[in-house]
Amino acid sequence: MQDLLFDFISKYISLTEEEKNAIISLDIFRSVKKGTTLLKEGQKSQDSLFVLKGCMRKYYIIDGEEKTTAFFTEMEGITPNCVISKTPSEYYLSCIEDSIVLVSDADMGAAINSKFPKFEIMCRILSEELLAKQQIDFDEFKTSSPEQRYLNLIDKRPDLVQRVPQHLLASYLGIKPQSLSRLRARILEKKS
Amino acid sequence: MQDLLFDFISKYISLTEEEKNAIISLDIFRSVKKGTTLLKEGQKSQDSLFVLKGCMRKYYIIDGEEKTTAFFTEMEGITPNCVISKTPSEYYLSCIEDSIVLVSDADMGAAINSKFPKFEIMCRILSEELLAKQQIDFDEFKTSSPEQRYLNLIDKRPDLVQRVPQHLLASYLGIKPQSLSRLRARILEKKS
DNA sequence: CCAACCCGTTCACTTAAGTGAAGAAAAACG
DNA sequence: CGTTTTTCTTCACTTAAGTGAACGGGTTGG
Repeated sequence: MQDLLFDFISKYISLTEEEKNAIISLDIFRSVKKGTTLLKEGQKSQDSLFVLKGCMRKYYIIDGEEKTTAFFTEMEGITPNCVISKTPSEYYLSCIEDSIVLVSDADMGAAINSKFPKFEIMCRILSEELLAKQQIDFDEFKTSSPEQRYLNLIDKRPDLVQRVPQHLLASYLGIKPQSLSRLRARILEKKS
Repeated sequence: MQDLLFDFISKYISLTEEEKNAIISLDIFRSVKKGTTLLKEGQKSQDSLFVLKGCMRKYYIIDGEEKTTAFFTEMEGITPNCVISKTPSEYYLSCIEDSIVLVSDADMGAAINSKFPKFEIMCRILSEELLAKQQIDFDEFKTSSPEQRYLNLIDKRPDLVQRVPQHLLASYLGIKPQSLSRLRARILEKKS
């Protein structure tokens, strides 16, 4: 399991055995059961997450309705906004598959960064990558219809379409489960 | 006009007179006429922009139709994705008001950063701020209807509603001008 | 084994956005 | 100043998403 992490890190920086051991000794691997809510609206959290295996969902509750805005799967990191701004969270994070995640609070992050400056570099690269990706995703979302967004999802994240329940996918696409059902039927019809 | 820039910078770092002069001597202020297209699809650009006065629009052309995804006004910076990824641009940037912008290419940025390390710090803070803001904006967009997005715009960016033509606003909200017109009429009706 | 629940789908109906056309008001321009 | 173009609105009609209800197929758990 740790190898997954080190393989990922090695794409950005190279670690010595000593550094790897230091990370392992932090004991930050957590296994999380499906259905667990890791962060609630109004809650203040210090923890950043990194998904090693499984799937997390980010959602808001607006007018009593869940609105999913993101899924996080293998090798994706989550730094909740409330960690940065130190304000209560506006959204929820919950685990939708039995998962293994890496949890680190702000102090721990600072400790690692000061001990291994390399980490700071990796974090900067990751956040630059994230910013660029985020901008593209945002523009894609803005410029497409629910149907196009669904087709796009099949293309770019086929794994999500398989592993995530339809009603959560619908919520993510910004429509109701019934509409997603219809939309899928429409697409099938077009193909034939 | 330069004071606008220095006032902005002073919110993040403090500059000596010497540093200010160094910046002025770069001669990076450009005045841009309304209607000018600063970046076209397919074009490779090295230039980052910063709006001192006026308004820029970012849009894609999809199926022959303009899809606006962002407006940039006073004190907002634009680092086109193509500058970072060094790939041809997928979108257009055009000027919708007579404007004054600050233009700097990659070399110039590197030169400033190495001469004044402070700048690097400011850039990091700015991109962190941008990433956080972007995430919130994205979630807001995903979780709201065109009508809510319009009401939100009135609330958060009343200046845009005033200065930007309706059909561009509509494009930005993801709907047709006719729909925005109807939507506005609907809102007025509700108020009374 | 059956009841309860969750999930996806379908249906009928409502509401909002898309489309195409047309007209009026305002701005731009020679 | 008048003409042209742009911009905004309105209308009638189409299409897609929202809503509420209902059904069947799968779990899950008592």
